[in-house]
Amino acid sequence: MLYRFSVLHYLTDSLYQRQLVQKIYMHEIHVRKGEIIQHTGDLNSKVYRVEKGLLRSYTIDEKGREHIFMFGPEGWIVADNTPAEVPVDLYIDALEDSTVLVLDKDLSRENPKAQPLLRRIAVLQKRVILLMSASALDRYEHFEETYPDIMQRVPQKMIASYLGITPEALSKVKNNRVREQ
Amino acid sequence: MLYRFSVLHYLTDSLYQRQLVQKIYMHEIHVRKGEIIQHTGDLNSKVYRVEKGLLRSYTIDEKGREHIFMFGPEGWIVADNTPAEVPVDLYIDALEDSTVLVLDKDLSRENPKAQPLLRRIAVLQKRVILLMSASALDRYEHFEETYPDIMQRVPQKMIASYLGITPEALSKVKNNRVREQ
DNA sequence: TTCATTTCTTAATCTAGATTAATGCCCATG
DNA sequence: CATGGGCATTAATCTAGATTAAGAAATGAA
Repeated sequence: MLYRFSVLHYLTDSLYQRQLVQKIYMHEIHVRKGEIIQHTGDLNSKVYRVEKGLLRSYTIDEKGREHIFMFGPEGWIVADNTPAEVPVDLYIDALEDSTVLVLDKDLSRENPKAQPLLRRIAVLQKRVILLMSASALDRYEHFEETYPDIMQRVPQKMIASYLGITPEALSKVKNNRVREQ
Repeated sequence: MLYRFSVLHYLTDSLYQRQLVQKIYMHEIHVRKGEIIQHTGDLNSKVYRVEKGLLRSYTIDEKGREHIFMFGPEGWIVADNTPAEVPVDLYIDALEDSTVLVLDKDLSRENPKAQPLLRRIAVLQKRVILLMSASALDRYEHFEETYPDIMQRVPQKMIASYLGITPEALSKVKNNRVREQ
């Protein structure tokens, strides 16, 4: 009963209607405090539903500093919100001995209507991580790569505002980059 | 045909299946560059799909500084990702003359399976805004209010890591608060 | 074309928070 | 019950980016 409830939570309408419930790969695991269940760079990552205990997802930046993306207490979903085929950005470990339901990430991707929402979550995850761990220049360069079209269409001070810095700081940072090349 | 396509994008399966398409409130508007179509504090906010042009959503903090939450070029959805009954945090205006499809926010809430995703997006929106505009102390106090349970269960250095500051900075900031009370 | 407004840049100064380092505390484990 | 490793705190110093203030360049409207 527990399993059925939890799985349904992730099912797409169409899957459910086709009665494919029983084919879904899913299992429960027990994780000891401190155990890492997902490493940065892992492929084929899963979605974790915390039944009991406390998980955390986090990145480690190039200077070795940890940045926690989220805490996952009972009832929460913890996952790296990036497409299933892409290596994950996040570590996931247990802050307390935990019981966790492991679900296939592709499952949550089956519903085409969920796609735009999942994409938006992925973008926001990246943005939070960059705001916590990257310098103004790093964030600027990430923006350049990700939204070249927007760069052409808005004044620089708005890019600065999006990046969370002042126009003056952006101007300075871009110039230093040029000089040091 | 355009309308039909766009609306379907937002429909839940059940609504679609019940052939309720025609009942949905939705219309297209033209927005001149600089026009504001949503103000902070508005209730009953809408979801905007950009057909042509460029929208932007942003906050203004208590010091009067603008912080852009997102740019919305053609094909993008722009909205304040908070529950429909709550006053919005974001202004939305046009950076270029634009054509925009206005949809009722409740529509995107009809599908119960989308709820956890929408909640997560709301949380991430708040976090991005706080990282861009609030001090370490503000972010700490917001965390205290929002996750009192987590506060009890993890060491302070992890709260610091979630807030994007060092444990030393958090310790200092908390002490200053106490002294100034 | 002209004038006004907005945007970008540079420079000087300031500050929130980072870094580094030392100290004491709290426990968990032997 | 001691002891050693994580944790919190304090303090001194450093720095990325904020603030303030001009100018210069670009844009736009009349």
